[in-house]
Amino acid sequence: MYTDNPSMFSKSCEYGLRAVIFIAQQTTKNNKVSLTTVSEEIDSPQAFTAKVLQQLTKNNIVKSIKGPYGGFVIEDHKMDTKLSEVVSVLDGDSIYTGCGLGLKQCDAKSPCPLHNKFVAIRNDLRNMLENNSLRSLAADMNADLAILKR
Amino acid sequence: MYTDNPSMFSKSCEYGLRAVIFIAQQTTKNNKVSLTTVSEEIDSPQAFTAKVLQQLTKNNIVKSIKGPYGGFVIEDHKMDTKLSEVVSVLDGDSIYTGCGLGLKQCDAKSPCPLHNKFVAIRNDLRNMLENNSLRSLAADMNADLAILKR
DNA sequence: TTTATAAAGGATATTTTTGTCCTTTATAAA
DNA sequence: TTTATAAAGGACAAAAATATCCTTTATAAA
Repeated sequence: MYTDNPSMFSKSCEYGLRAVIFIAQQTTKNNKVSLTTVSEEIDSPQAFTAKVLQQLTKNNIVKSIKGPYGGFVIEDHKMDTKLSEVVSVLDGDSIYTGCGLGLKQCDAKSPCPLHNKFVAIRNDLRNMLENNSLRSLAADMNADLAILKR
Repeated sequence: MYTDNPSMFSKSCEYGLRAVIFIAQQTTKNNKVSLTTVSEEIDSPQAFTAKVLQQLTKNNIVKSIKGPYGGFVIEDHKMDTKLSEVVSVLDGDSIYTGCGLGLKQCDAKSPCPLHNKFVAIRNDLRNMLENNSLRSLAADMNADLAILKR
């Protein structure tokens, strides 16, 4: 019925989050990083990660520089980007807005059997993604409070 | 990048949850329900729903009766089945156990940047699925506190 | 200005999930 | 015992997600 992970986020989103957090951390050290470095350091498929970074570049979350000595950086004012914005670009917002049982119409007025029980979970998730910025996570990494590889 | 819903559960699991809740509610009214009825009432693809119900039958969550006047029921002692058991059969338990960023190894000792922030959300989700049984949800439906269609 | 480098973009391939169709098996009722 | 009915099961199809490859574009440095 299932092969591995019906996870919270899609693979695109997982790679995207890992990538921006890594790039953010490197940016705090004034390092510009290439696609090759990113995919090695976050252990993700390179060409696929390129596509994800293209999306994030188009949406002005990361900045890309072409040519020799090029790579990816996150500009200082973009370090305040919330995780929710990254997720929104890559997975949309159905994690917050969608019905847990997949009903098209499901709200407080005509709720599915799980609607009210999902409210707290969804709010927790939203708050978590809105209260964590690339800057704060990069700081956690720099303080060795977290790792991205493995 | 995405077409519709990176939802909490797979489609199989959404249909499965809707189906067992519906069957549970009908069981409280002493109704045995056919696949056709189930898929009509929960608005799901019939043949696909059949496969999902087969899984749940194999795992002894629903009881199926073949032949004329056959259909699906949930035996009384199975009405205390927790949603977590249904989810476990259809999607596995990676929603609880897996890393939010998709890392293979991620735990309190070497946490990804989101690990600790995910703990609360995951626990909420687990508690919700463990504290709701088919019996309690069927009761909600009978009390018109919830609907499954649309 | 040429060259080398690195991201962008387009086309295509693979895998997984979702979905259908048809035959087989079990069983209740005539 | 025959017949009709409904689930089980196997094979297959379509769609979506994941992943790769190759060409084009931009650019920094020689």
